[in-house]
Amino acid sequence: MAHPPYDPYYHHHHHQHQLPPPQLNDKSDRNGINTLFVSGLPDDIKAREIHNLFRRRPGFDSCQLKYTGRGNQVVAFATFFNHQSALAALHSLNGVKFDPQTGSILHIELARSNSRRKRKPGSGAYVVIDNRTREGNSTQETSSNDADSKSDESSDTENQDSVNKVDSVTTKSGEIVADSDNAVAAANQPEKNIDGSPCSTLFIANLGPNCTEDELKQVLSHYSGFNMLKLRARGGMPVAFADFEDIKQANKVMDELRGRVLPSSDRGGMHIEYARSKMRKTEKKTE
DNA sequence: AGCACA
Repeated sequence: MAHPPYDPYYHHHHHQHQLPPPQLNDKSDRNGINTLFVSGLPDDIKAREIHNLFRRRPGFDSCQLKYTGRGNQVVAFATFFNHQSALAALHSLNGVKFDPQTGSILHIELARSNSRRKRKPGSGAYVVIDNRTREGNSTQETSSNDADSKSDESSDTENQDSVNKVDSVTTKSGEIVADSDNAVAAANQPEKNIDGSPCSTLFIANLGPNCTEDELKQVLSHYSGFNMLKLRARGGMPVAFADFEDIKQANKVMDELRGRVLPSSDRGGMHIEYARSKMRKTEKKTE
């Protein structure tokens, strides 16, 4: 238990034992993984819904839906252009209540291996792999595209008993936008809800204890559409809300600054996601 | 817990 008395991290893990050193087997080699493994999905999930869940995430590439063949279990894979984007999506969507009707909670982990399938231009943005036990139909793929998502999987099996409980997630236009049902559910749920709905205000966390409003403001001011910044302390660690004129501009900033390490940071890159609600107008008085 | 495609 001899520890350097100057160890700044001592107070954070002064348990009886130190953490074991990272192993060199394949299990701990996850820093290069840019694919997420998604479970906890309702069994009537559509590939299009998975795609809509991830398509607005910065760094998103493509996704696949897989019927495992064990019961009606469905899992999905979402691939990003880099590890950091995958992690960011993992952190903001893991534990989210996916279907307020059934209470399905998303469970997201890093995949065991990266997706090999590259999204070729002109090919589908998502894919279905059907391993359900049906002779002569062991593996079936369906691909689709953003602009042309007319695939309708509801005709390829007789196992479907219920297909009517997914309307709370997507609209007819295929966007994840909180419709009235979702809005009510979100308002009544203190927990995390589907946060795929874009907002022109960004929530920024994982800031160092010495991060200042000026430091952040200087970085943000390089982007067009930046409106204003508010820095708040939560239990000692600051978080920030950055407001932009436009969702597109907020998206760009999210893309560029996600994971960016500020000089003041002692804990890695910034964690950025859409704020739950748009920043209100500036008041003369601050609390 | 359940991790495919090449």
